[in-house]
Amino acid sequence: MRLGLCCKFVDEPIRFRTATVTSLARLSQRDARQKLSQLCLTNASSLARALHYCAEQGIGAFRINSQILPAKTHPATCYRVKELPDGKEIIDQFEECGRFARDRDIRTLFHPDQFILLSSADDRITRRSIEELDYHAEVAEWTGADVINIHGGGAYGNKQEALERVRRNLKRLSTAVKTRLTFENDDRVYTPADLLPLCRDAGIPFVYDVHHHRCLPDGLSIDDTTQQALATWNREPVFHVSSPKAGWRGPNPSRHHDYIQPRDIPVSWLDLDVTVEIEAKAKEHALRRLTAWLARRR
DNA sequence: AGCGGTCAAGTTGAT
DNA sequence: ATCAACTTGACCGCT
Repeated sequence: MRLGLCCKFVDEPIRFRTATVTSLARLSQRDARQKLSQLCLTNASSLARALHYCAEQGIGAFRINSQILPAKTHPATCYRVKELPDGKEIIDQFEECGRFARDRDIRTLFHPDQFILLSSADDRITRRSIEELDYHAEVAEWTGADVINIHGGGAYGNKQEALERVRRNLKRLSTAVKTRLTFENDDRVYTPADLLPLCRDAGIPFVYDVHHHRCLPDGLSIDDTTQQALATWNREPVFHVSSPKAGWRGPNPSRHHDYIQPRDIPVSWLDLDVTVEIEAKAKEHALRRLTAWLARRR
């Protein structure tokens, strides 16, 4: 298993910055561009430091925050990186991150937020989502990220019709997006059983989140789902794991714990060549604790 | 420096 | 009807 750290650090002094659209809109166009340029440059350099940290700590994957280029596609602020004051330097730094990640075999991934939907019947939402996916793909090309992972979205009262819209919308995606797109089961609407057929038919890899599956079961066993998920991948598969904040019998088990309880990792995963993204609030500490547990187990 | 209100976006389900 | 949750709480204006 290759363990992956998600987006941020708790104690390690590596921070990603952003700005609100309203605060940017108050500035002159010029000042806004200047501020965005600085934020993007800072974030590119933070990404480099994050990847160096992963290399030192033996962490094999890093999920890149979707706000790495703040307010990138918002109508009030949207910009092209090339046209920012430090555009060239920003792109250079991201490309350097890509070279470093490749050299040190650190996989980079994206998980765009909940507003990115291919299942909506509202074409404005779909168009916005595609724009946002294109933005992720642009940064993915610089950094070498090979996964842009999203959920199925809403059911809108009819899951099968919603999935049919997803299927149709896939045809509208650019190659840069399509070659990286993956679908993940969520904890409210779309189970592995819902998504696996679509993934198989459309040639889209399935990211198996076992925590979500435990929160929203579908009759498939974990081992069966694991096998079916593996079969959808044409490269190293990606899985997600987390532990419930207050235990499986506590309130709202979908909330994430600070750490991963080793027993929440399916035994069948332990010897697989897969990337397991660790969704735990204690971030780098959770990775360290889990890595130590895995080493002891050998 | 520290505080509380706010932040672009969609959908769901708990309250 | 409101609100928290979601991959991630951070930003911003005020004191």
